[in-house]
Amino acid sequence: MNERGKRMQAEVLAVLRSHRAPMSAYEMLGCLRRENPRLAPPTIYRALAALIERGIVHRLESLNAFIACQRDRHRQASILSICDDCGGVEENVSAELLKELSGIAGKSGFAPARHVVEIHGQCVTCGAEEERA
Amino acid sequence: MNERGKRMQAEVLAVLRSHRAPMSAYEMLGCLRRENPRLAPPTIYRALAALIERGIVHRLESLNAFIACQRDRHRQASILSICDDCGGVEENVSAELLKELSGIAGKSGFAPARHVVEIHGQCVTCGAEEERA
DNA sequence: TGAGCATATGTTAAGTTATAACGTCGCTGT
DNA sequence: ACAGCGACGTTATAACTTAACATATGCTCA
Repeated sequence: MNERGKRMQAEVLAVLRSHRAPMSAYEMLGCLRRENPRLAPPTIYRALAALIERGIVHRLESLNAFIACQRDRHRQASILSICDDCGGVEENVSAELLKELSGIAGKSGFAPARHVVEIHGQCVTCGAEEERA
Repeated sequence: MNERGKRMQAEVLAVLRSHRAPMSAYEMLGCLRRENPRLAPPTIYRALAALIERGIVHRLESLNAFIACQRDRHRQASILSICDDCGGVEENVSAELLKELSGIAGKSGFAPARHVVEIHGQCVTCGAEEERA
């Protein structure tokens, strides 16, 4: 990767970090086009691919969207809790659970390479709001 | 749901069952159009939604594809092991693991409603083939 | 058995997400 | 300075999904 590549990635990351909820690639594109109207989807997707590779951004498979990593650099897959009401995402890590997961898949000789663990539900804030209603 | 609805769902399910690997909605559409050329995407998606609701079909979020359930009727989420080489999918169930997962997410008060657990990797058959090479 | 209603489908259209292909430009190292 | 690599810019299109509304089916109840 060269200097130019890093710049693009940094811009994409900055946009992602400025939102608390996940963003789709096209939402990011919309933001970044305000600065640079000629920006096209492949540029975004390329930057995202690099950021995901580096573990700085996570892809939410069940949402087709992306979030900036909320934790310290970790090479392990995250456990992502997604609030279906407010869109917020909480990120957890558990080497333990991933190991068990690999164990279950591995019973038949399957060799795990990448884990996708996402939980949809309601966050504590939205739950409390509903309570009051 | 009426009789007609069941027919459409049965046809979609039959196509899915006739493949060992996951299919995208458009692959199914292609198959079913041989019988009924006027079939359109919404019909497929509607049938899939009903089948998923009934737990007979699972959606692979990380692949945007679908498979017929390989196990007895189960209301719990599956653990899906996806071979990136041959496309095969193995389905496992573990109430235990799901409970732990809910525990992790629940620490902050998050109320889980739906689990997505997918593991990419290499199945035993493809692993053995690579060995021989 | 037939009118009326609920529900699913048919159809058109468009919205959203993602990538292929290829030319160009900037960066890096010598 | 310049060669070569790698990322970007650009165009185009592929792939996935849903909205909206008209139509038809089949179920229910009189």
